[in-house]
Parts: sequence; C-alpha cells; structure tokens
Amino acid sequence: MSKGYETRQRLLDSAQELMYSRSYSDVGVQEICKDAKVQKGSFYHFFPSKSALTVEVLEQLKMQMIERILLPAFAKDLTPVKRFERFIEYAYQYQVQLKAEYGYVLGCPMGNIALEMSTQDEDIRKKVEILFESIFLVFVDVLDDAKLAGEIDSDADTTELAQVALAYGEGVLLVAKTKNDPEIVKRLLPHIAKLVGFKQK
Amino acid sequence: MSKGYETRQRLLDSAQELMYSRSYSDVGVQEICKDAKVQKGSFYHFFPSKSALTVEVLEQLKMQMIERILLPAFAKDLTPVKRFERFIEYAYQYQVQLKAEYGYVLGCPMGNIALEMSTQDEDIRKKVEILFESIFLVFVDVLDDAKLAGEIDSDADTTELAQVALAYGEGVLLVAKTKNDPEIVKRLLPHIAKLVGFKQK
DNA sequence: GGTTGACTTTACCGAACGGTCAACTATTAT
DNA sequence: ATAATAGTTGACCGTTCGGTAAAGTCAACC
Repeated sequence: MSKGYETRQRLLDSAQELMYSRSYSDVGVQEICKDAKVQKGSFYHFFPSKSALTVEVLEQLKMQMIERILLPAFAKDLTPVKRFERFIEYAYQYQVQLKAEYGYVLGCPMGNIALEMSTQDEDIRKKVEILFESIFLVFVDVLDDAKLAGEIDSDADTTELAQVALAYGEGVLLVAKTKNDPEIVKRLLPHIAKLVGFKQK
Repeated sequence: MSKGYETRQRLLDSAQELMYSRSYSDVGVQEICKDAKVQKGSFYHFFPSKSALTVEVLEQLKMQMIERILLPAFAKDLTPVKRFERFIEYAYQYQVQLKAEYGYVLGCPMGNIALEMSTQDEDIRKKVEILFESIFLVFVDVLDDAKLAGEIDSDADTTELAQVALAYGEGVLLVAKTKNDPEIVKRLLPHIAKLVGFKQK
C-alpha cells in the first residue's frame, strides 16, 4: 500500500463526493485537490485529465452502488417480489439520508453525470452506458428468478423488462431530485411491479 | 414589437439551443451573445443573470413542448390509448430528428437541466418543478378521459398515474440519451401502458 | 553511495468565466 | 425641440478554469 495509492484514492473520494453533491462542471480540479489535500501537480501525476478521473469515479460509484444497495437488496434469501420491495426501501432510505446530509435529494450519481456530460464527453457517456449494463444484469438476474418462481409470465422478455425497470428507476430518481423530495421514491417506485409484470396476489 | 424585443428573443433562442444541445455550465453568456449577435452589455440589459435567462428559457421550452408535442399528441380526436401511442411516436420522431441534427439524442431539455442544476440553483430547480406540474396536468387530463372511456380502472388514481407516467418518460429519455440511441424510446416507452393500467384488448 | 523512478511542490500558462460600467446612439413622449 | 428612456457598445473587473513544467524530496534497489 504505497503512499501514492492513498493520495490517488483521496482524490477519487473527494471528486466523487463533490461531483455527486453538485455537478461535474461546478467542481474544478482545484477544489478537488484542496478537499483531498493534494497539490495540483500531483493530481496530474495520477490522472491525465479531469475527464479520466471522472471515468474512474464512475467505476467506483458503480461498485459502491452494487455492493451497498443492489446486492443486499436482491440477495436470494427472499422471493423476487420481496427483493424488489427491499430494493425500493433501500433506495428510499438512501435518498432520505442524502437529503439529511446535504439538504438535497441527489438522485442517481450515474444518471446525473450522464445527462450533464453525454453530449460533451464521449468517454464519460460510454462509461455510464457500460455501468448501466452492469446494473441491467442485476435486474435480469432477479427477473429470471421471478420467472422461475412463477411470479411473472413464463414468456416474459426479462432483458427488455430489466431495461424498463432501470429506466423507471432513473426517472423516479430524476423527479425526486427535481422536487427535492425523497417521498417521491417511496410513492412512485412501487409501480415498478406493474412494469415488470408481477402477478397480482 | 420593439427592437429590444427581438434582441431579447434572439438571446433566449440562442441560449435554448446551446444549452439543450450541450449543458448549462458548458455554455457561457459570452457564447450565447456571440451566437445571438448581441453584445454582452446588452445581455445584462435584458437579463439580470445567466440564471434568470435560464428560467425564461425553461418557460419557453415548456410552451414549445406542450404546443408542438403534447397538445397534438393528446388531441381528443382519438381514444386515450391511441393518443398515448401517438405521443410515443412523436417523442420518438423528435429524438430521431435531434440525433440527425446534432449527432446526439438530447433527451428532455427540462430533465437535463434539472439534474445538472437542482442542487446548485434553487430558482432553476423550482422552475423545473413547476414545469413538470404543467406536463403532469396534461397527463391527468388524458388519464381522466381514459377512465371515462373505460380504458383504465374506474377507481384508478389518475394524479398518481400521471406522475408515474411522467417519471417513466423522463427515465426512458435519460437512458436513450445515455446510449445515444433513439430506438430506446420506441422500444421502451410503450411499456407505459402497463404503468397507467390500460386494459388488455 | 549513487542511481532510478515514484511522488510532491510551486509557480505559471492562456483562456474563459459571470458580471459591471460608463459612454454612446436611437427611439419615443411631451 | 427636447428631455427622458430604451437599447447598444466595448473595455474592463477579479477569479477561476483545465492543464503544464521544472525543480525538489524520498525510498528502494544495485
């Protein structure tokens, strides 16, 4: 564990928090360096550009999201329907916590950067596209389980439904961020059951 | 129709196009002025700040969206279900056109600015919140029609469903922009029928 | 003990940022 | 005709932007 590794990690962590709570453009490398207590020259020793740093931040963001929310929520100790309910609860609690900490519902860190940067930085756009693919795979997995469990139609197209579920989740988070109200997540996200076709009880 | 009115309108139009095709932060007032062929001093004669200009751009954007897409799509010459189908087709065609013109799927201009600016500029966030309310009302109206026509359950909560539909639309546009693929709109948006509860034929 | 290479420090670059200002020219109303 | 008003011009403000470059520090290895 070299010294450089820690410095590099501090830069990634500072950038992640600052960019998520504000935006890519509003946070300069100067501010990131100040927050991470690193000199600007060191920044460019570790990262060729702000854009490249951001791509790594996005990767880190995805890992954290999968490990802290997706995997726990979709763990196979419950029936797929119940896993979705747990996912909704986690997503809601997370936005509540963010609002308490920052005063704002921050929504999805990937969605935020995607909408801001997709037309301006192809590396970043492509990276978010890949991240969405990872999350998509998690959804496909639960939906396949749901199919096996008979909770959705046996001829359902789980890859299509996973995309639909992802899009809906992003949309709900966008609206919640716009209204700055985490309750939106709690109220709207459960409608995802109709989208993926969970059979009525 | 004074001279100043035209200048002001050119500034709004330039700002709208530049910000929609890129982002709020990436477009400076300098560039807006250059595009509109207006001096910077004139900019600040008409608008107190970039933020205030943006709030007016958002208002203009909403009017255009309602007049060019929402009202034509949801005109009452068709059954509500068919109106939704027409809406999906219009939304799709619009993103196709944007991609042809700019090389990028641009998604929803309001959603884009909302995610970029909600945590940084309260005036802008609030404005988008209000705009969403206008669009929401259009959806409520169709859904009430659908209820009367028996196309959705008679005890459906149309205000809740309108919010759900809006969120899903935003999510689909977000994903389409991220993948830079208008076909996403065509493929995913029809699932909105399940969300609002259109009865199967 | 000297060399290498990773890491840090600091000063610096030109360009752009949002915004201000005072002087100037049209237009309009009295 | 003149005074007030609306609109325009271009120079200017301090600050920050992303990025560069060169010198210096330090530990590991030969």
